[in-house]
Amino acid sequence: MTAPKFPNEFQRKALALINDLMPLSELVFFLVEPDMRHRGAVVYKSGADIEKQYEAAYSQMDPLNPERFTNRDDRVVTLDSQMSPHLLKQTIYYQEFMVPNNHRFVADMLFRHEGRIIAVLTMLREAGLGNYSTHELHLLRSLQPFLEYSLNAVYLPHRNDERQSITDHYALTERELDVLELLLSGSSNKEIALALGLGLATIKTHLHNIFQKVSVQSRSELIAKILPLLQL
Amino acid sequence: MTAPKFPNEFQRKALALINDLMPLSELVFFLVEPDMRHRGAVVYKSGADIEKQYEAAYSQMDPLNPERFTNRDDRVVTLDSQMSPHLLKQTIYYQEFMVPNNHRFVADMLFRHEGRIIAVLTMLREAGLGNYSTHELHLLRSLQPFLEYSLNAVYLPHRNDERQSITDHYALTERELDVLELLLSGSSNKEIALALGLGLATIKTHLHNIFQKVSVQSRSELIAKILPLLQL
DNA sequence: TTTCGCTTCCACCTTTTGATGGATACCCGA
DNA sequence: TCGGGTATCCATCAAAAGGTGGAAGCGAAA
Repeated sequence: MTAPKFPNEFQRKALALINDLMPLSELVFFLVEPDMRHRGAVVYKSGADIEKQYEAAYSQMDPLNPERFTNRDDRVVTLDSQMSPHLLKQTIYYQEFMVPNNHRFVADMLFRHEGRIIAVLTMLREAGLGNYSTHELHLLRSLQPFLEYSLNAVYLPHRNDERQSITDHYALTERELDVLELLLSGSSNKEIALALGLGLATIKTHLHNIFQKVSVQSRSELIAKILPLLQL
Repeated sequence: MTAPKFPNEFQRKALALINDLMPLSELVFFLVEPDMRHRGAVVYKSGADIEKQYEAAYSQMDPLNPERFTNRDDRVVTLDSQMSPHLLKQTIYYQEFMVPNNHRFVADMLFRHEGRIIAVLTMLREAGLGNYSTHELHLLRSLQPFLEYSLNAVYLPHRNDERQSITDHYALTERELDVLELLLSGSSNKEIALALGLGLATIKTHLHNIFQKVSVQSRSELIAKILPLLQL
């Protein structure tokens, strides 16, 4: 297949690539809003709940919080490059967030658009995997420009335009948009649930609400009604 | 925003990435038309004349000619995997094309869309650089899925003006088109049956056949796949 | 503080869709 | 005339989708 079946297939493909090139215990790819909030996190190799936990309580303490790199041009940053292991282990962030989740080594690949950080790919390793080698970091820094180009040139423009035009028409919530996006790509409820890390019941609820707001009886009718709106 | 400034910026970015990851003497990225002709070659590190020379006289002799890989699923192929060095050196292709251009080792990364090869990234090495190591080949095979995805999802849609009508793509019968038309408008099976004055079972049969021809699993996927083709 | 909207999930149920393996009839070309 | 494709229909079954009426947590706003 090739038409982007999932709107965030870009993220998952990118994560699959990185994961294929070096041993990692977990990967996360999220977009960064202008107000520095995270959005559309795609988690690889584990559940999506860690991301919630992070955003809720620990993002501000994160030594790799994207905000800290706003006025710089790093492509890839590691936890160790920001803080000595000795100091790190004394932080609440390390003890309450990293340790319980079995994270020891962290590297972030940063993606920018006109200077602003628009997305971050976080790579996590448990202690047993050892720290990132210079060779691995070089590989990551080589990959970054191409990933950034693809992200900017292709993925983001489409996605933003589409979401905007739909919210203009119907008052859908963020989550409903997430569901709708996947639905419009032809995904089944099960696939949507899987992609968003939610239960099947939740998807049905969201869909039901979407049907109401858009005034349609079925997913087919919804697709037939919305898709043409996006091609204007 | 970051709309592709140059039509083939994608190719050049991809070539820059590969070139950054391993020593190469030359790289070429070209698109492959349905009739297997090359198009839009982007050459890295040397002049474009080699490409013309190749297409004019030597493409048919090329052991790595994409045509030879049509019904396979190789991501990356090397010259050595197709022909023993001993035999290779006796070929006209080697003596008249490769030697004069100082090529000794060749690897091709193949990109497909729905099975068909749509692009090829050719990597060339002079003798001094040595052959591709298994590690390098693994790296290339890891990169291929992401590049293929980006190529399909991002780059190719821009040049998809050549979209034919649905019937050209998927030999649908007249009756199947009747059904499809109603389906694309969001109708349920019952409504389609009513509209065409047929039984529900008939509609199901037609739909089943359509699914097969178009290679989809559900009506939603079908709509999501066909509708965009109609609005170009 | 309370209310409200959003999000998540559940159980139970009906309807729709899709898969499978048939059958019959028609037409057309080899 | 015989085979192949098309079109129509059937029964049966499993899976997916959709409807209904809940519940609970949470954060923001009133």
